[in-house]
Amino acid sequence: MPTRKLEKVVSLKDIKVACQQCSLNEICLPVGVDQQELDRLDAIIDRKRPLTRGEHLFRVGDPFQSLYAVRSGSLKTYTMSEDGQEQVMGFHLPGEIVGLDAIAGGRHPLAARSLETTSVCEIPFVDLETLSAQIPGLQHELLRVMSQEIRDDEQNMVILGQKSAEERLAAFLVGLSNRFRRRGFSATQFNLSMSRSDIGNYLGLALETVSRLFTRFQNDGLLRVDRKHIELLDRERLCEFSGAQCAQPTSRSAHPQA
Amino acid sequence: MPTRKLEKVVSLKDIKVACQQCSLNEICLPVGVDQQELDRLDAIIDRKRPLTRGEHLFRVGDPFQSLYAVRSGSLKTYTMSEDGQEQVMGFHLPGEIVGLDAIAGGRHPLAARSLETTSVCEIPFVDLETLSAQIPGLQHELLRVMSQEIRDDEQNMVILGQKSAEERLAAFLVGLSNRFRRRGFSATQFNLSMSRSDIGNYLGLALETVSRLFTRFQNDGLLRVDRKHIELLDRERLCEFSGAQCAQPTSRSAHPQA
DNA sequence: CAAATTCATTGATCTGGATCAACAAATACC
DNA sequence: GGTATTTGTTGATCCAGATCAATGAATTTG
Repeated sequence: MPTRKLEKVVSLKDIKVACQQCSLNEICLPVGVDQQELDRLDAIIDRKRPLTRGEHLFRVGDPFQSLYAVRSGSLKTYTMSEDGQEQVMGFHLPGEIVGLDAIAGGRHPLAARSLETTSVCEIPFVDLETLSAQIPGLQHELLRVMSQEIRDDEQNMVILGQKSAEERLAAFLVGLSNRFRRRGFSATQFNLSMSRSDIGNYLGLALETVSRLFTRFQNDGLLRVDRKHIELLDRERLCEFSGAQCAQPTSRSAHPQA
Repeated sequence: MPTRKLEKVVSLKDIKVACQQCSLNEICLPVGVDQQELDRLDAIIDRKRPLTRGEHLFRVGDPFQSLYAVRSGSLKTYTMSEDGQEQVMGFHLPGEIVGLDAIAGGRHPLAARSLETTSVCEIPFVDLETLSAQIPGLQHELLRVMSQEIRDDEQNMVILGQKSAEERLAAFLVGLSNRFRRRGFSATQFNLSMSRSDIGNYLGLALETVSRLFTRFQNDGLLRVDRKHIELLDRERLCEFSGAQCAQPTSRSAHPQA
């Protein structure tokens, strides 16, 4: 891979994928936006060269210019505490928006780094704001996405504040499963693009605990693990294990509420 | 206090406090909104009869109609897990907005209950949305507030996921102190309107642990506690204890970024 | 204003999960 | 293709903080 620096050359012509043909347009921003409006949104969005594994999309303190929508692959967001201790804040799958936490401060409070080859859409925020004022559906959608993020973070606070190690990992896996399903992937079989250490860090557990729990869940017949690959054998029971409201229907429902 | 039930009578005439004369207008929504626009915002806002201690502003599952801005007093938001176990999600002080997590689902995922006599402004969301599309500054402000909430929730996730009991409580107190200061109250002396149990629940600690830590902090000369009343004697050191970035200036800075 | 209830403090004990440690399996690197 | 490095698994030990328990304020209630 010698052609690493040719960003603009690649992005402008070759990757001419518009929002309307993007398989994520049901999940990403443009819900409730009509064709013509979609074109206008599309026009402000920049599709960048894919990130290779480990590459940063942005770093802590970078000035906030744009939101990013994951098109394929995955990202993790994280900070370092004073002592250089990494804290993983989230994982981001296709159709999810990254950077919403930077609007208030004008700088990214977290870094975002790709966990595998990952492509994103860059959405310049000033343009998005302008467009939002003109397209009511878009404004509403933006508010909805932000509200959902707040909601999700609250859920995570419950998990971190009250749940046992077992419940945390179960909830994490069920959550991932739901997110995969929503975007048309298998809900019972997927790859973990993040390491055990990332999972542990995210869940507030030691990586050894995560590893032990995977083994235990496997012995209990709840799932099968092989390295990065996960197969959920008993999603039902895993849900119960997570001690949470898992009344997620099997079909793709838009936005289930608590 | 015999006149408890006269909601409408009181709210319409007597409590005619407009946004522009509200002491919170620098903190609450209307930053970057000019006088005329403020009048329009003011027009949609409903000032309700104060809530007495323990009263609910809304409950889990209530249809989402409005956001609420706390004018005086304080609220806690919480859910119940399956087993009837309460989970405190947050405390809300004057100038803070409640209900942002309900936009996405159309229903309140949390209940909000007053911790003391508390008055709020009700902001009907459809009106706010309409107005936001017309007043760019307001739209931006709304997005900023939501972004800040996401940011704050992320901070809380770090606290719950990685910090020791001592660090959690220290961070909590410093955080409260900062919030009080921002709205013109003393940063070193304030009342905790919530119980030890609420604090513990919120921080993912047993209430006994919270109590012990208060005693310890007091013995260490960090603060003085008397029942609900707190006096921070060594804010500096408490900051360090919290193991967090506490470079909060003493002056009122608008929106410090990490 | 006395009884009941809630809330806070402090002590004693127990345990889930962290930490330390050693090794195995993948993957990257030269 | 062989060495180095990262990543994952498993075992042994330890401790921060939960839980259990008892007592003492405050606050509420009738």
